[in-house]
Amino acid sequence: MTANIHDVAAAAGVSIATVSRVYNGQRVSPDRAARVREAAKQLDFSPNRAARSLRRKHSEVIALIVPDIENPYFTAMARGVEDSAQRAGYSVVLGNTDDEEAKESQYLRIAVSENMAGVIVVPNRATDDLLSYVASGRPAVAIDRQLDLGVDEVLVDNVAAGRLATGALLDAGFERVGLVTGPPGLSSANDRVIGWRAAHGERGLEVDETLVEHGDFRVAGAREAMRALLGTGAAIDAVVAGNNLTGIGAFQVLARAGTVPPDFGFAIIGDLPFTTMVSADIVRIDLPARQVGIRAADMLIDRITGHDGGPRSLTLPPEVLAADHDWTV
Amino acid sequence: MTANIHDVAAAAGVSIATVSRVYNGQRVSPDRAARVREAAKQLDFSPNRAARSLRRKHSEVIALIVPDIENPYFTAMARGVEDSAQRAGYSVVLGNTDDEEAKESQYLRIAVSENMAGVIVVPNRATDDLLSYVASGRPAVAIDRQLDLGVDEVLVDNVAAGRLATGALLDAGFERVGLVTGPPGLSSANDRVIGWRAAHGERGLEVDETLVEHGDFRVAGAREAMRALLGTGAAIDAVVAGNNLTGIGAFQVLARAGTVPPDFGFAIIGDLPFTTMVSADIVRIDLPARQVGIRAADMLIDRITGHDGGPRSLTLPPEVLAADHDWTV
DNA sequence: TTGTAAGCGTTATCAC
DNA sequence: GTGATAACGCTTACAA
Repeated sequence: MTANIHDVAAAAGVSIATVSRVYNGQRVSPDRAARVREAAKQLDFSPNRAARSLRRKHSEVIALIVPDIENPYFTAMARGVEDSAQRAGYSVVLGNTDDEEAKESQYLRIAVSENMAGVIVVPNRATDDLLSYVASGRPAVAIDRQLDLGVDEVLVDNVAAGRLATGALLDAGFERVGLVTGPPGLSSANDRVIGWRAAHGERGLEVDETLVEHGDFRVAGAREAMRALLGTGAAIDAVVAGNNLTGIGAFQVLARAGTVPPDFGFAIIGDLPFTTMVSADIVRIDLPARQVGIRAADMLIDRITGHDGGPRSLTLPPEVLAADHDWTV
Repeated sequence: MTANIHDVAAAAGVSIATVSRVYNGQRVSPDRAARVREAAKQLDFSPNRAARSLRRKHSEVIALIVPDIENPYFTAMARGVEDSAQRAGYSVVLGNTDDEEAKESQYLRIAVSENMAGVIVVPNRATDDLLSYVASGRPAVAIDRQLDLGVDEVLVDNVAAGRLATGALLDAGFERVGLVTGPPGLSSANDRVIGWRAAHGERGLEVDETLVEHGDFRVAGAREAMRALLGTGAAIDAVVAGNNLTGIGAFQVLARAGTVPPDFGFAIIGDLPFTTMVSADIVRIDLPARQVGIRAADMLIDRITGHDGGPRSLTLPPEVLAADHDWTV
């Protein structure tokens, strides 16, 4: 059905080795090369990747393993990865883990058995399967969460994000700034707490740890955490939402309670990409999600193509969005 | 490095054929099967998919080709596809086309040369590459847009969606209901116009075609279209946003102009998954995006596993969300 | 039920 | 430069 290398060789009157060489940028005499290309076009031939990958021991596809493909934050990363990868001739397979070990492991296994060139993963914790994948020496880049896996990593500066968000609220005159962050197991969640503390410290303020609530970085958990925070009698007059979905859940609760900006301080770490209006009274810390994806893919491809050396770590800075920032889209 | 079928066969004291049979559910005596499994576990063996796919002429991965992976509507579909696929033992590769022919073609080629089992595609138009992929007889399912490609398709009833959205506004007492839809080339965009007309017709109302504006189904285009619609002096008192992103762009413009619900009628076809508040005054027509993905994957797998017969077409109904619908998340 | 052996479509190692 | 030819790791007749 589909033409193979033999058909092309026959049509061009050369050996299959020559055809292969044409497709691998090796030296072939101009006229033979031309004949091969002509025949290939005629037959609509393109090299079978399964065979190539079997022989070469790796394919031109990379796996991107994320916790939630419906979260725009990760989608933006995916977009970045895809942009970089495509430019370099790689395609991207997306795997969704829901932060479940079993699913992550499955995708890792698939990556191996499909001879994928490498893996970019948002890790949850250092599982055996993750460790053994890394130990096998296959190219891997961890993103978004710090885990000391001994591989290249691309992170965002979450301490800075927490510090900036909290600082902006403090500087605006709010005095009891709460924080709804994510699961204690995630560096991203913890670092934002550290930043929250730092913002207080820098201003010579005492911190009240009861103002920190751990959600699950998702909407429902954020609602719960926000309600809890309002209910403790902690008497907060502002809150920092630890990530985008937390921002949504927290804001929903606040809106219900009627405690909204500008009277109540609200900051969000992350983007609300599909919101219709952004009040200037909301502090927004922009996270470079797409950049993370781009840089991670670049790093991975760098490894795939032979870069050696110890693990590299890259941390990208967040950015405070100007108050007069218009629309988020 | 990684164990292969020979290693396992040697360790278990059987032939490679026996090992293969164990992994393909063929009859093997219980004790030998047990020995194989034991050896496989010991050696951390899992069959090399590249080799398998080379031999079998198809792999266990399916491609999902969408215009915009950052649009939650398509992400929801992706999620549905993944759910179904994973259940059946397939993994999903995601390709992003930006509605560009070249990118779509590239992903189609990759699908072929990677021996992928099948393709689920949101087609833009009937390009040569798409047609020839289909003509090759490889399993394919088209979703979301009607195109008469002669393959299985899963659609949503966009006429109904347009009719319901427009009807709700009309029934609420609005008299000049505009529509911002998508590019004229897309069935989804056109069908919603047809529905808009039908809603008028059913109520014995004349339609004024100047109230229909074509955007690009994205935020920026929707803003422009909305501005145009407000500027024509068409004097609309309500508008239907043709898709989710259009809803955002249109609403942004309306909010700026101060023409908002409940005085101004607003309906949106699609979901606003990450909005913080949904006013009861906004009419929302829910599109079964995830279901589309699920059914498409089921259909595709059905084909992959041998189902024969003419192309099937499945159209899923939209749903009007109750006005007291709480939060969208 | 089991084993042997012939491919699947490439790339890589040889000689020439 | 070029062409045979041997892998790569698996599935599947065909025999036993």
